[in-house]
Amino acid sequence: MSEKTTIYDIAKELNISAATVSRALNKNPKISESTIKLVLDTAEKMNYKQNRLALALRSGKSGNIGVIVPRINTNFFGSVIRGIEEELHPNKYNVIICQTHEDENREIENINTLLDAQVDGIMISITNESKKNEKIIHRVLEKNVPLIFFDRKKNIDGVSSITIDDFKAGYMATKHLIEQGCTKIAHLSGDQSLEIYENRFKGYQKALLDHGFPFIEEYVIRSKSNLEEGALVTKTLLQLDTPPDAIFSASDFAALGAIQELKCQGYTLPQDFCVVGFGNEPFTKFMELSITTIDQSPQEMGKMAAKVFLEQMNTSDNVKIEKKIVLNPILHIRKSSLRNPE
Amino acid sequence: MSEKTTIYDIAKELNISAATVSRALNKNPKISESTIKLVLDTAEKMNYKQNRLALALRSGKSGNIGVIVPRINTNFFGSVIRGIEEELHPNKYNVIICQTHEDENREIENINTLLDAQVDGIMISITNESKKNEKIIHRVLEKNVPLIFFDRKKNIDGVSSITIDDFKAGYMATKHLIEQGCTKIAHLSGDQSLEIYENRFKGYQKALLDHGFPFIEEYVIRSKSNLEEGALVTKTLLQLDTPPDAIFSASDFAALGAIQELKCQGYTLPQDFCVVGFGNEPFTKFMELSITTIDQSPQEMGKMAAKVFLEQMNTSDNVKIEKKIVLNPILHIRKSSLRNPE
DNA sequence: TCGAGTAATGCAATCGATTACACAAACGTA
DNA sequence: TACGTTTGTGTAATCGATTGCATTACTCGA
Repeated sequence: MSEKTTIYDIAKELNISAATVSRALNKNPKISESTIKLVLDTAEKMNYKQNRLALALRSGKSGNIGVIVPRINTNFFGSVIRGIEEELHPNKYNVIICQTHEDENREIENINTLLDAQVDGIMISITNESKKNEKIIHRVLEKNVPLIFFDRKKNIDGVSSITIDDFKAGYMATKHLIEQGCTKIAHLSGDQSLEIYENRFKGYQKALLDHGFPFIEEYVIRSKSNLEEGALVTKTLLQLDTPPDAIFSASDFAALGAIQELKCQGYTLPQDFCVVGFGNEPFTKFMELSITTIDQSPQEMGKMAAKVFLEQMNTSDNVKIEKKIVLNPILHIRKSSLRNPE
Repeated sequence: MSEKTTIYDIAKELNISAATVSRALNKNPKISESTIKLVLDTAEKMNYKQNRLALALRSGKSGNIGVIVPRINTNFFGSVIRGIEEELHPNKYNVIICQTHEDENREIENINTLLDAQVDGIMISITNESKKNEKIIHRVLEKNVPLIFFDRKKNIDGVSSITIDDFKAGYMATKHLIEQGCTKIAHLSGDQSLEIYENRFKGYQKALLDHGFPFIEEYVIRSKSNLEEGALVTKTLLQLDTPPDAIFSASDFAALGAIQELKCQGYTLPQDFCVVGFGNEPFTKFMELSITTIDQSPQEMGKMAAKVFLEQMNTSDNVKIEKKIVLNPILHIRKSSLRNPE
């Protein structure tokens, strides 16, 4: 009943060799039409399913790819994974997901687990750019396992990455605030060691410069990207001698914290103060005071990552494809920063 | 360089047989202490890693388990998966995730994919209880692949499930609204074919009955669990001759839609109207008008599911474990329904 | 000194599919 | 008729680890 049909069973049934069955199933042109048809029909009848483990052992390819993210239960990463899956499932790859919880050690563990599991590729959004994970990442490359960074990447030669143009995003957000008449724009940034935050910051800086605004050191604060820290940091900003009149936050969560703190202190948004977030998390749209934010097209990002992977897989092993894909950020202007709706 | 060390390499190096190496690596008591030590040291030195694909083929166990959910990018399912992972990774299982997008055909495809991939178990939150997936589910059982339902289950003998007490949850939510002084409580329900929605509805009904309120047919509306539908359905409710003064929604998303519609129509919450949602999605807490909701302990749910699976795996094949675990719902009372904060 | 017993290890089959190579039959051609 | 070609299949090795069944080399007791 629960016995699985193998090609040997089919071979025995038809009194031919297993090799012929295998070739017939793969529609090898060396096999006669009639035999192919016979085998396919019999396979169907006997409810044959290819044993992918056997195939995996022989080919050295497991048919699985690993995806490593800081956490899975946020809209951004959930959507990226969704994009990856949608592209990969039709191509018969399964997706194994690992979470680092922003812990470097866990990241290393995860990579090891995936290598052990013989994945055919790894897509990762790294926790940070410390040296710690350098060694293991090079192990991946040495093993010739395709590696693809998305969103949070490391700059390594020969490795593909899919990111958004964080510099441009920072620029857009800041420019938008300037256009709304804000003159003292603060910036909530994240982990300094991550390129994405650096680029958002640089875009912010450049926009100020281009529009003739001074860059004020104390208007830039680095913190964790969550609600509590966002609120805390905002409190600090408001205590400055010359408090800002706008915030560009590199995270929606921190932006939300900022807004809550601002309201708490009696500010009216967007009249007194404008806020722009980052990430287009669902809640930014749901809020009564909807939050202006940058969309990172996460699902698209996942799809692109998968496509790059597939391209690599369809290329001979000694050719390494290096693609650095940069997606365009999209600014969604909402109530938290829109002073002049026409 | 990228060549992998096998037990044969170790055997050759030490001039012993591969069988001995294998046994030594598994610390077989028949192998002398000295040989074991020698093999382990050499394995370490040669950077040996067990090829799990070979093991998989021989044992018929892939070391992967499949998780099927409607979608991954919501807090609830994301958290369940997180729970599953945390429990399973230390036990050397990898998690393969599939999404159905509420599509029965895709659900069937996903199960097939997972069976093809030779997963050691399947955890699933089904899309609905139609007959359509009956056949494939029985195929899973025939193949002796452990199957575990979570949240959205089917009642099948011999199959374990982890759910929350939806009846109790419905009862709690409704009772809470009654205690806040609401007298005309409507209920937004979901897909009738899903037990979870039926139970929430029954809990609602029982609470009304127990507190001497009439059950009014037209106060119960079934719709999809999203913002747009929630708003739409609320509009309908408000057009009734005797509109309700409270809504218990079986979904946070629909509850949010309802609240937006209510505000649109000039209602003040919670004074004029109370709303309770379901699921404790993060935004319910973030909102300025935070939403009262039911927490389903998703992470815990995932952990329990994984534990049941592990228990099954540690039991002989001909013993089937059937566990029906029911978690307690937790009511989080927030602004959208709290009229009398003491 | 012989035989039983035991400890340590080797041999070879197995899991299921693929594939290089071998080979037979059929056909065509000189 | 004999030989080269083509077509279609079969044989056996391979992927790497595990394990039932030998087999070897001891030890020990009678």
